[in-house]
Amino acid sequence: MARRGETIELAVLGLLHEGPMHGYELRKRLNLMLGWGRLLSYGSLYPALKKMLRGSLIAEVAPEQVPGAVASRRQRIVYQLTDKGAAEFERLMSEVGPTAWEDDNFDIRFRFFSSTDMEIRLRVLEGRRSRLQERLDRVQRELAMTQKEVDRYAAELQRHGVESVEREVRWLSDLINAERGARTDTPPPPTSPAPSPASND
Amino acid sequence: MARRGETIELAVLGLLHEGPMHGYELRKRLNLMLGWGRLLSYGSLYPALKKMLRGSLIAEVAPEQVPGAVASRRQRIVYQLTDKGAAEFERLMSEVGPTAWEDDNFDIRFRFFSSTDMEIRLRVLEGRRSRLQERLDRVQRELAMTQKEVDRYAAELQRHGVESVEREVRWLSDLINAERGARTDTPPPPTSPAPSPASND
DNA sequence: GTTAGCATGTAAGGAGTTACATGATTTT
DNA sequence: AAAATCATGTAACTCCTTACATGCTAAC
Repeated sequence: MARRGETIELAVLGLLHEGPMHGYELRKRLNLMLGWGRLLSYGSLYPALKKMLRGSLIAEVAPEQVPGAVASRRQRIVYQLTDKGAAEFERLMSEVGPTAWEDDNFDIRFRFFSSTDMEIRLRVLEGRRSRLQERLDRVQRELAMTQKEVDRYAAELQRHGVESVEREVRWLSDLINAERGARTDTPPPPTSPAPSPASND
Repeated sequence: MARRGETIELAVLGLLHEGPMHGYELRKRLNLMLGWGRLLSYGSLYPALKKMLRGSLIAEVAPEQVPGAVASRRQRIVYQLTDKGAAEFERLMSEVGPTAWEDDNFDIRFRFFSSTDMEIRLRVLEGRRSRLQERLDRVQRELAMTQKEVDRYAAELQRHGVESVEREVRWLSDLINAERGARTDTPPPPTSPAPSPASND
């Protein structure tokens, strides 16, 4: 079961999947990516890179291997994906399940959706959507019980929260429709014997 | 400087400020409040309560102190705010500064806005707004530099993210205007302590 | 030549989750 | 009588942040 820590790992894998990069640059990209919340600190990134190095998911690029670069400014460590790392990336991206549609994880998955095939994309989008729907239901249900004398600001916060989640649900629905629309363009599925019902909850 | 840990503490102080409550109930309310993300576990709440007990911010309500309650079902521990806890709550709520408009903290502050006066509210709302505005600027700036070949899904994620934040900025602006509108109703003297808080509806 | 930004790291510690452990009360 | 849910707690662990520490390079 994927821990939360795999969030950074998956993001690094994904970025390096697009090309070699050094730590500092990774951090900047990562902050842009998941940076809507907090910033990622060096204290998280570098140890994570070391760990991935130990696991042979990534490897240092030898300085000579990067031609065209000016021979000076030598002190940054450029990383690239190993075959094992690439395989791990594919594996993680193909995982459908709760870990794929939790708040943080979902954004990362989505960012690298191009690296997965449509069936996975659809399942992740749908999983995310029902996750949010559940939340709305739960809040609505609990709100019905607790609602006595509601504070003005508390009510406004609730309203805004619900509205935001509803907005996100609509966004997901649009994306799902777009994917489904694209699916009908493709030739009829050759051998699809209706896979497991995927009891997503 | 307020650590992140004060998030739970402030929330508990705020809830108990509205009336005595036992731990289990606190957890439910807390999850509804900040539960848009993850759920708060017992492993966080109970130790936090213990810590607050030690700090005399809260105290156990003696069972006899709650008349009207059925004498049975005795095992839950009801907490109430002490004078010290109430003072601490006021102090935290009056704090203007970064801690007040960080993601998690802001929601809590807002939830208990009724317990503060308008000048504080305005400053927190404005602080929050410029925080978000900064983020938008930063993203826009960095996007201008990095933008070469943008991945389709990466671009969509960015777009949606920007739109959400812009939406939040508008929400804040509306709230700020509402507060300012209410302010013009009160007599002009700015140098008076103005101990009469507007009715909390 | 000195400030600012690039670039990499480590150590200590905080905050919170998971899993465990227990028992009472209410509902079916 | 069993199952669900209420209710409280502890221990181990993970993840991450803060603060510290270092040195190179570019700009002013």
